[in-house]
Amino acid sequence: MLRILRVAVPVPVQRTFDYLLPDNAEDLTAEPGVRVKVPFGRHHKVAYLLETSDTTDVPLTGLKPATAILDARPLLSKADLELLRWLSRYYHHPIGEVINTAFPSLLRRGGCAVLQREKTLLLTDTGHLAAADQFQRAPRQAWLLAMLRRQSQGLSVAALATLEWNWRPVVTSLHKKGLIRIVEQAMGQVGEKAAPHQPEIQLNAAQMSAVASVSAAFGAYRAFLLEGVTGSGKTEVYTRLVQTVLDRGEQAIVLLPEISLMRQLEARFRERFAVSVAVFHSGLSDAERCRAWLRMQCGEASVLLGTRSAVFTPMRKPGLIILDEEHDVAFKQQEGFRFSARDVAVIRAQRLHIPVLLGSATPSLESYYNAARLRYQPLFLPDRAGHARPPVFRLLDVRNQPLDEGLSAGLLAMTAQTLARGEQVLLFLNRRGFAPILICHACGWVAQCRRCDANLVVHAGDRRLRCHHCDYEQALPVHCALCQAENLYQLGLGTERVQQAVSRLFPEARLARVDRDSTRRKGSLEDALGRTHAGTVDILLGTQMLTKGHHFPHVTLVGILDVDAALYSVDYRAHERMAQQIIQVAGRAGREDKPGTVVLQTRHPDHPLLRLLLEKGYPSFAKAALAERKTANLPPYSYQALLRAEAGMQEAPKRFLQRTKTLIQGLPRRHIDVLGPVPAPMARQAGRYHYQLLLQCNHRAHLHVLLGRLLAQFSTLKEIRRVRWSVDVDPVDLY
DNA sequence: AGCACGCCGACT
DNA sequence: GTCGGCGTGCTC
Repeated sequence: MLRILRVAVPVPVQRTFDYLLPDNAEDLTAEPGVRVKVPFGRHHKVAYLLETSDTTDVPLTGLKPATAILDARPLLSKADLELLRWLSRYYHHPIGEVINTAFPSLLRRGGCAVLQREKTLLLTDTGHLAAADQFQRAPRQAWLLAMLRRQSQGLSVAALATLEWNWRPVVTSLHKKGLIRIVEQAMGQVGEKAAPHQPEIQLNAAQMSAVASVSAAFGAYRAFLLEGVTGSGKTEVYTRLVQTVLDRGEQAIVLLPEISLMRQLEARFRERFAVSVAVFHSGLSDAERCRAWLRMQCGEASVLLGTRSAVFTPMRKPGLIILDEEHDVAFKQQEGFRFSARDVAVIRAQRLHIPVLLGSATPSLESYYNAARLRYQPLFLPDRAGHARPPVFRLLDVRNQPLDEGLSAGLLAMTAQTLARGEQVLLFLNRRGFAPILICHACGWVAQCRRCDANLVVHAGDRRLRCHHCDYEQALPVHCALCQAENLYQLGLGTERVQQAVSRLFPEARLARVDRDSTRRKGSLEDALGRTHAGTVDILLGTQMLTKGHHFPHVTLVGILDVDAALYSVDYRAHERMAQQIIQVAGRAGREDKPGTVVLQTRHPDHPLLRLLLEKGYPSFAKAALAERKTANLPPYSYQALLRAEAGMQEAPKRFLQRTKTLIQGLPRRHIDVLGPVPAPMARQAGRYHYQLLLQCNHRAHLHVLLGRLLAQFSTLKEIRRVRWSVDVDPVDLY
């Protein structure tokens, strides 16, 4: 008899716990993948059953019975459970917390995992057509029909229950006449599915070939990297592939890096597919997320559109995983269980024996590398749909040029010409606020955050100083905090300042600014984008928010105000990100008859990587950047793990990581470089000191073994109690 | 993560 | 003499 339940409890320990079957359920069979309520310490927790056993290492007297088995059937398949256990080992993160991230919060808290259904009344076609005069002797039937005509989503039986008269016979006779039908549907699910119309968009040769390649792989694992320039029709490829998956009676997960990109794709899918599309992201309520998850899990929904954590959503009949904008760092979780949704998608596809498609106009260097080694099959969409021409790049040397709030005469002249032609201009500056520095002209004092190693940013709109790394803010001071002089200078450029300059220089132009500050109010981003599309905006100004998703066909000039900061950053990934950002923002502009021009202001017009990017394109840039990585033995040519530690006191994290390093040096360690401990790039954040220790190795397995041994000995370090620490396997940034 | 247990300073 | 600080260790 398998009476021992081996469960994962969501606590930060890399260990499982054994329980007996619940007292009242001796005959109950529990399969791995169900949730179990267990007494844990002095509380009860929702845990996950990993396996049942007839043996245990725990003395039998120490075993407690579980309180309840929460699910009749497993919520996770064996394959997904194995995947999560594997991820727990790979990322060196506690199994209970790893499984937790795969579940919606409602289910984590023990909520019911059965979709609530209700009976809903809908009009039939005959019901729609029924003439009113045939109900002269049945006013209640007439009334109900009229109600249903106004409610395209139908009426729930629960809503009828509020009526004061007996509605049942009325419903029965309408049903007998065939005027209404009664359906069972998940609560909150929006009424009738719109009939899918299939606007047969003609695919070009490259699109057809991409669709054919992926389609040929259905039913088995294969990873694809779809490299498609902006506007080359990646979305249509995704749509066709999802359609094919649906035709096979299977399900698909489509992942995007952020919520704002979801609306368009959701609309597209809903109009194209007859089946129900589920959506999963943090903008939804717990109940909505739980419903989406369960509908995928039970197979009621066939397509899930989601962000990062949706990569774990169970599928009844897995068919395909698509991950768009695969280069986006938002796919990497930056706290707790630090997984990369991109890598998880690939590994999950492998274990589920289904294809996975990664798409981007600017693939990450890692993915290029994997494509070069044929771990991913490369697919290309080289042409912009509808023969639109690619943008023309121009490097504008601004050395010794007078700049008016960061705008060179050359860029201003081109802006004026573009506006005169009645076309739109997009100005890109990846820094919000008015000025990044407030400095005293008398004594040199600079306004700094008290809790972070960062300068306070001047915000002119509401005359405040803000820290962009914590929530600190204050009123804009009039005099210096040090010498009291009323001689404060606002140094540097932010979007607010450029906005001010642009409205002074082009008083006639209609201007829209898009950054985190200007779009704080709900709907204001959509408003600005809508006005741009409608043509009631002449100059669109903003941060990287503009580089995502939307295409602006009437924009024919893109000005990138400052590329120099990224050229000389200490972060070895800065070049890659800069290139992706330039190509992505450039891709926003132009259309068939009016190719876009992209102007980059720089003081380093001869920078080799920048020139390569603009003259030969992103793939050549990527090749060169990869060669640099190889020379420096950086990822993807080596493997990294970052140990981070933070505390309110400066010494604690430093000493902890120093002791960790000593511990590592005492372990058998094959060719693993240990760098640090060093302060994090911004050591003090929100009053806490951050340090890090970087482990690097040319063999993933060696690094992995070392990490395992190291973490097993972590508890022997007494310094560990004074810090908050974490392991980041395959870190994407060193902050 | 919680939470209890346990051993040393300022208070009814 | 107690209340409570947070260091240490455990949770089947």
